[in-house]
Amino acid sequence: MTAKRQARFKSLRDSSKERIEHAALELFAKKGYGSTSISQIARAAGISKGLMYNYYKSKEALLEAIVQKSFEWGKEMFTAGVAQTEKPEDLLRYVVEASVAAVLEKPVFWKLMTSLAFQEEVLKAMAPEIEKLRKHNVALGNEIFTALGYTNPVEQALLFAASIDGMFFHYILSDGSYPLEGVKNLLIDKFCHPYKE
Amino acid sequence: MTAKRQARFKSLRDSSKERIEHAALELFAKKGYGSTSISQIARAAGISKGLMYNYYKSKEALLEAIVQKSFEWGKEMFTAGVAQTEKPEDLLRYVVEASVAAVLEKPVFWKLMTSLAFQEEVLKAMAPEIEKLRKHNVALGNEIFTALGYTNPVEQALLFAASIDGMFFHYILSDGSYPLEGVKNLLIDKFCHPYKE
Amino acid sequence: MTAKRQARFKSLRDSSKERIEHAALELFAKKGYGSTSISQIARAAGISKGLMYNYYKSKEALLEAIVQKSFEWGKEMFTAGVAQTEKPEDLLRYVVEASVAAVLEKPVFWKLMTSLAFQEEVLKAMAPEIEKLRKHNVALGNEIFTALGYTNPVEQALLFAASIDGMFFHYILSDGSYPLEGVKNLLIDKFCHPYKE
Amino acid sequence: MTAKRQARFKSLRDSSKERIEHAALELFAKKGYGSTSISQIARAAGISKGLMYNYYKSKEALLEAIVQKSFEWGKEMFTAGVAQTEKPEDLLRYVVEASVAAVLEKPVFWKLMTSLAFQEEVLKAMAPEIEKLRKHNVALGNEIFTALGYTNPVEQALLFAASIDGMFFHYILSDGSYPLEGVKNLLIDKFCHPYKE
DNA sequence: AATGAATGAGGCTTCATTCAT
DNA sequence: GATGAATGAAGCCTCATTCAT
Repeated sequence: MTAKRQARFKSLRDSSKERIEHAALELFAKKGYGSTSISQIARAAGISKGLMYNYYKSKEALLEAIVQKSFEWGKEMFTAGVAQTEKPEDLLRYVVEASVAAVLEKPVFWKLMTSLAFQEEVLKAMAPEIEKLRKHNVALGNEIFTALGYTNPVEQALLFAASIDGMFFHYILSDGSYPLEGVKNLLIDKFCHPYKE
Repeated sequence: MTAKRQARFKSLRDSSKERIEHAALELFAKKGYGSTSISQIARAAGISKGLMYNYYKSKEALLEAIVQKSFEWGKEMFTAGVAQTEKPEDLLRYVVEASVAAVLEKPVFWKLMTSLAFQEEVLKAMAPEIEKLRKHNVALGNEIFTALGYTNPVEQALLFAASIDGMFFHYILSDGSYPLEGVKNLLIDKFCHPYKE
Repeated sequence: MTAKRQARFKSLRDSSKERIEHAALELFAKKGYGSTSISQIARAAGISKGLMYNYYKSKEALLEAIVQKSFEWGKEMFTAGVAQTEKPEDLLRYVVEASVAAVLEKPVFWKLMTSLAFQEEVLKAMAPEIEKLRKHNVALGNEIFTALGYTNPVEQALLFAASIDGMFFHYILSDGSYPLEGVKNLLIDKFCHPYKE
Repeated sequence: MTAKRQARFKSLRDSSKERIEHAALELFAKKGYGSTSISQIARAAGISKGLMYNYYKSKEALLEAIVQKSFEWGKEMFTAGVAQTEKPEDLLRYVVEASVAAVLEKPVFWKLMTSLAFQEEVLKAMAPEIEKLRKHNVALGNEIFTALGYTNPVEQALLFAASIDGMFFHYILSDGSYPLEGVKNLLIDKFCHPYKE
């Protein structure tokens, strides 16, 4: 059964569709959506230029599919843990750890998502979903920092989110030399043990 | 007579250049460098397509000029205050306040600079200068947090920088609803008054 | 199956390439390389503007391909006869006859090659090959006229070459009324039967 | 008086108009008419781009003026001698010597004229005059070679003209190493002293 | 006479997309 | 599924030309 499943998995991984998405993700993240051509993607994926249009209506549809998948994947990485965790300190810690784990596993996703945030024109189709996720996160942050006894949970949540994103931002652009572990621990500390004036 | 004529030409040039740079900055920041066309810039600047090439060798040269200017401007906003400030708490506070002031004054600059960080291909010409600035900032951060008596100045400096950038990141993408003031104050607090376990 | 498909593609390619090269040759020769636009070539070849770039990297690459082919073709027309001919009179005669045959068969080639000689900027890529051929011809001329017993073989060879090229020059520019046959015979006579003072 | 005339001459030589024509001639000859831009001419002439249009209606009008002048100049160099010379041998010799003198004095003129011969589109305006000159030359050649007692004066004249043009052709393209003097003498010999079988 | 800013058509080239096979 | 030839719109850039001064 496992062999079968692996076979299916492998055929999925090696299918043309997967190779297209993989190549596109890499290139979009590296050079930007607008500066990546279908030819380049096809060459990187080892397929013909026309084949992409068997799977996606257009270049933008391809991008959307990739972003959608990365969203699903991101959600999966969180839901499990968030549901199981009760204590706010643990939840906060979990959010950080899970984010870090996600970024470490697929930094390219994160890079692409961030770079897309700067392209107003692109991805208007997904804007609602993104907005929804953002609101959800703000609410979650609020909850956590209220539970932690802060008097300014909104600001705490916003700075918390900013610190995480900023940390990833620097990590992604740093060519491997960033001490992510150390910064992450400091971040957890800073928000878990407030000095409570 | 010639002087008069030259003055006239200069003012013509300056006005056109300004309009071109202004339009380009807005569009590059809004839609990304690669997705902004010369036609669009010309239309937004109210000039003909060809005129840009009287002032800049190429689209990329235009970008470089803009980035260069924004750099100069950014440096100016900092140098004065940094030199005058002595106490580390004040310096840290100054860095935050000056950054916030800069971002509030010209958010588009910041947006452009950040979005360019995600376009490896573009702007290789300026990479050295950027790297230099980055190193300078890391060193400054180290200095400040050492002076503040932290045992882990490197992580503090990195998280500090990450928090600032992340805050701006969220602010820039937030369409005006971001409580920058509150988050800024919290940020200063968090790094100025360490809980010193 | 794949072989069949590939054969079909190849014939498609070949047909398009041929039409492009044919049209380009005609136009380059008629109006000059610099004054011929890709649009004109595409129109004359009955293809779209973009298609040329499936086959040639640039306008200049197209020119180079054409020149290269004409070179190969020219060489072929000579090598056979030169190798077989022994007596210097016959060789000289052969050179003239073969040149005339070549020019009569593809006058456009000759016109293009000559016009390119006046465009220093263009075709620097092929300069070495051209120089090589020139030197070869000078040496051959020297040989022939030495064998013919002339005391001034260098000048004879140079004037011989000049006469041939000049004759073609006038022929090409003459709109069909040039008595090439008569001039050719006179040329052979003049250089074969020296008056030997 | 001489001083005055020289001053006038100098001012003519240095006038903007002269400088424009000079620069244009050089550039047209070197890079071809189609590949020379008004900007380049203005830069080479040390004047502003617009000034050319004070003197010439268009780029093509400038070319025409240059060609016209070179024509006048060429005619002047011939008429005097042709009228004075009686004996056909001397006339033939004179034609060669005068041509060589002309080419040696202003090789650029010759280069330009020749290169223009390959641009059908350009200079249609001057075509009639060129044709007239050509016919005149053919007639003159005919006369000379008839007078010299040749039975085939037409072919002699055509080959004679071809040899001259071919010689110049090679000379112009040879970067200074061409033994023009020797070839010229041989040419005169070849056509003056026929072997008369 | 002279300048150079400004224009817009047109040149070369790239690219998303289509389609016959 | 898959190919790659073919298209044409659009991109960047150059250039002859105009015009206010």
